[in-house]
Amino acid sequence: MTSQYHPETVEKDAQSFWEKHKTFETNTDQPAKRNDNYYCLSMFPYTSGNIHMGHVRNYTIGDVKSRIKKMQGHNVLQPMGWDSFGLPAENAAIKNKSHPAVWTRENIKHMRTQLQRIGFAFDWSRDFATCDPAYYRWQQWLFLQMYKKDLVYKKNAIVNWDPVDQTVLANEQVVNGRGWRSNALVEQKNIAQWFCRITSYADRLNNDLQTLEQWPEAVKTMQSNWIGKSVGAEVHFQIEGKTEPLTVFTTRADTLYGVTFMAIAADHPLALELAKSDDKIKAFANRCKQQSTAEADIQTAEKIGIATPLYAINPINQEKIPVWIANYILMSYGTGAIMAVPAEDERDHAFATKYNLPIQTVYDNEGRLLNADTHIGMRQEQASQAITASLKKSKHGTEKTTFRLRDWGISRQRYWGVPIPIIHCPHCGEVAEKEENLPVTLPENIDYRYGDPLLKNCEAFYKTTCPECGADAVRETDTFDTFFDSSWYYQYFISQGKDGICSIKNDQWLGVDLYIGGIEHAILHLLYARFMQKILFDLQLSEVSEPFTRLLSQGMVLKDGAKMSKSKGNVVSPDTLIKTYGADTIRLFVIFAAPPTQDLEWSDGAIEGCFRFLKRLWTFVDTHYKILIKNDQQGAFDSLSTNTQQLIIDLHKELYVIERDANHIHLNTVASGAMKLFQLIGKLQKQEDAQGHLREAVSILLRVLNPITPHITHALWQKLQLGENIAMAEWPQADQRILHAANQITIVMQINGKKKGMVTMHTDASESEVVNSLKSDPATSMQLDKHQKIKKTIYVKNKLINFVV
RNA sequence: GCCUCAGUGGUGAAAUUGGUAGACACGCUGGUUUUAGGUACCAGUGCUUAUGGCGUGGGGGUUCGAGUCCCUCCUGAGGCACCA
Repeated sequence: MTSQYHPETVEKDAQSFWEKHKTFETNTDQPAKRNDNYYCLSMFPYTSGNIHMGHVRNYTIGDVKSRIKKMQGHNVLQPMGWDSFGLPAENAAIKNKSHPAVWTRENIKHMRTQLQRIGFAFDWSRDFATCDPAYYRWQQWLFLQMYKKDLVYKKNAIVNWDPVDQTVLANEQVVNGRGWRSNALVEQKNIAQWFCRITSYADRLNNDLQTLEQWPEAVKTMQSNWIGKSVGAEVHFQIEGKTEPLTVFTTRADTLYGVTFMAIAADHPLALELAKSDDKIKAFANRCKQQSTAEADIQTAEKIGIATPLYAINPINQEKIPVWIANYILMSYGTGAIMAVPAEDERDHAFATKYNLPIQTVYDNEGRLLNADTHIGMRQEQASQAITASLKKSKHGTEKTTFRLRDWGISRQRYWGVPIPIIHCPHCGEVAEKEENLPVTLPENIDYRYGDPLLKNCEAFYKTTCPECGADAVRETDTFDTFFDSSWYYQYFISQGKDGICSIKNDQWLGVDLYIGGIEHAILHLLYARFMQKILFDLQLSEVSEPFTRLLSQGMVLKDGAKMSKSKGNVVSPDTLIKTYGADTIRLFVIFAAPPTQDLEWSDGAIEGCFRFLKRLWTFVDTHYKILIKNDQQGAFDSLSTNTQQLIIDLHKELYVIERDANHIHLNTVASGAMKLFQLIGKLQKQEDAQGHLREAVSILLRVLNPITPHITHALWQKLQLGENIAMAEWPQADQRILHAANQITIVMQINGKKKGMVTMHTDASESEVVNSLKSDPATSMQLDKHQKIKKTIYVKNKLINFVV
C-alpha cells in the first residue's frame, strides 16, 4: 500500500511540531559567543493587508539561509515584525470609512497567518509593530537624545500643498501637478519642519562604505553617488549695484573663462527681492511654484528662464554677465545659484541656445584653455588649480567640499505616525518632553469619518502643560517619517525594549549577519539605518558602527516583465498557490527559478515541475521504504562496483558544490543540486550492490532539501526514523576521502581556442602524457594531422590543452 | 535628465579565478505502462545549407582562449529625497 503526498496535512503537522517544541525561539540573553550567533533579518513588510510574492521570495531566501545556519550549528535569530505606520493606512481609512489603527491591526493579523502558513522559521515571540507604543517610546527617546546633541533642528522646507483639501500631499499623490483626490492645482508651500543633521555624517557614511566588504558593489556605488562628495570651489561674483556677492559652487573652476550667464533659483533671495517690484519675474516665480518638487521631474521638465536686470562681474576677467532665473536651479541644492558654462555643460548649452545667450568656447581641440589671459594654454587639472589660486588671492573664492546629500526631513503633517515629542510653550518656546513622560501616545479615539484627521484638530492630544514652567502649552503635531521607524528596528528585535533602546548586549548579535531586502531600498532606507547606527555608536549605546554586515539585495518578482502591482493587474496570490500546491512547492519554486539577486519572472508552468519533484520524492521513499528503513548495512566503499563507486563519488562532488553555493547564497543551484542528488539516488537504487548505501544517500538529500522544503523533509525524516527533528540535524558534508577517490579526468583538446576533441586521463597527467594520448587516438590525431606547424602549446593541468597553429 | 543594474535555446536558467556554453527544470516531439487520464517511466530537443560552420542584445577591442575583461551603442528594470 502506498501513501500519497498531501502537502496540507504534512505542513500543518510540521508547523505545529515547531510551535510545540519552540524550535525557532532564540535566547538572546545568554552570553553566547559572537561568532556562534547568526542574525538573519529580512526587511519587515509594510502592513498593506496581504503578503505578496515579493515577500514570499524575500522571506524564503532568509529562511533557507537561517535554517542552513542552524543545521551548521549556529545560534540563529530570525525575527519578523511590522512596518505599520504610514500613508496607505490613512488612505484606506478614508476610503473604507474605518480607522487606520483598526485597518492596520486586522492586516497584521491576516499577514501573520499567511506567513505562518508558509512555514518560516521566525521567532514569533519577538513579533512587534512600529505602531506599538512600547516600540515608539524608544524612538521618541532616541529623538530626544538627538535633540540634546543638536542633531535635529527645525527649518523651512517646501511641501506639496493641496489648496482645496488643505493638506500636504506626498509626491505620489500629485498627478500631473494636481491633487489626486481634489484635482486642484498643487502649490509649493514653505513650512517649518524637523530635520536630522545627516549631512554632518556625510563623510563617515561615505568612508565607511569601504568597510562593508559583504555589500554588493552596486549598492555601495549608489550610496556613494547619492552622498555625492564633490571637491571644488566656491566663487563669489560681484553684482553690479549690490554689496552682497552672488556665491556659486563649482567643481569646474577651470571653466570660469567660459561663463556667459548666471542662473539662480526662483526662490533665491535675489529673485524674491526682484519679484517684489517686477510683475514678469513674479509671474515666472509663481509658475515655478506649480512645478513638481521631484528631482526627476525637474531634470526632465522643459528648461525655462527669465532675464533679470542684474549683471554679475566675472572675478577672473571682469566681464559683465547677465543674471537669469531658471527653473532647473534648486534653492535646496548648493547655494541656489550656478555659473553657467554653455560650452562645457549640456543643460547650460540647451538653455543658452534657447534664449540666445552667448557660448564661449573654453578649450581648444587639444584640451588647452583659450581666451584665458594668464591661464592660456593650460590643461584642465592645472587650470583648475591655478584659477582657484587666483580667486583665493583676490578673495573671490576658496576651495570647498560639498555634498549632494541633504539633511533628512523627518516631519510629516500626518496623523498615522509616531508623535514627535516636543512641546511648544508660550514662555519657554520649544521644549523637549521629559523622558519619564514617554511615550507620547498617538490618540486612537479619533473619528476618521469626519474630515481633517490631523492631530492639529485633536485638542485632547495637543493641549498639555509645559514640562519646564507648567504653563498651558501645545504639543508638536507633526509625526515622524516612517523611514525613521524602520531605521533602528533591527535593534528592537534583540533588546525588545528591555534594556532601553538597545544596550551593549545587543552587540553580541550585531551587525546583522545577513540583511535581505529589495534593491528599491538600496539608497534611502539603508542610508538612514546606517546613519542611525552611527548615532547609537556616538551615544555610546553600541560599539558597532555599521548595522548590516552582509547585504543581499534580492531581485523583484515580475510578471509580464513588470513588477507585480494591483494597478497593473498582474498579481499572483500566494494563498491560491498554497491551496493548490502547498507551501513547500512555492518555496522550492521561488528558490529554484532564479538566483536571489536577480529578478524572477513568474511562470505558472515551472511551479508544476516543482510540485512533481516533491511528489516523486515522496513516492520514492514510500516505494523503497523497506530498504531505506534498514539501518544496519553499508558495504565498504572499495568493495563496490566501479559504477556504484562513481555514483557515490558524483554524489559527494555534488554535495561539495551545494555547500559552496549555499555559503554564497546561490540558492537556485542548491535546489538544482538537490535535484541532481535525487537523480543519482535513482541510479544508485538500480545498482544491486548499492542498497546498503541508499539510506545514507537519502538522509543527505533530505537534509540538503530541508531548508528549502522544510515540511516534507520533516515528515520523511521522521518516517524513516532518521531522527525527531530534521531542523536540528547536522548539515551534511562531502566526504573528502570519497572525493579524492576519483582519479580520472577529461582533458579538452583545443586548436586555436576551439574545442576539437577530448581525452580521458589520470589526474595530474603531464603535458607529454596528454599529447601522446591524443596522438594515439584516431579521432584527435586526425585533427592534429590537419595542421603542420604547431606554434605554441598551452596546457592547463587537469583541464585543457590548446594548440596554436 | 542623472545614478545603478540586467540582457545566454521556444521558456526560467547554469557555467570558482578568463579555460568543454546551455547543468537543473519548464515546454515540445516520439515511445512504454495504466480501465482511462492532466499520472509515472524511457529517449530526443541551441541554430544550421551537418565529417563542417554559427552561436551568450548590436558593433569594436585585449587574449593562445571572452558569457566572463575594456570601449561604444541599443533595450529593459530600480532609485531620484513625502509610496514603502
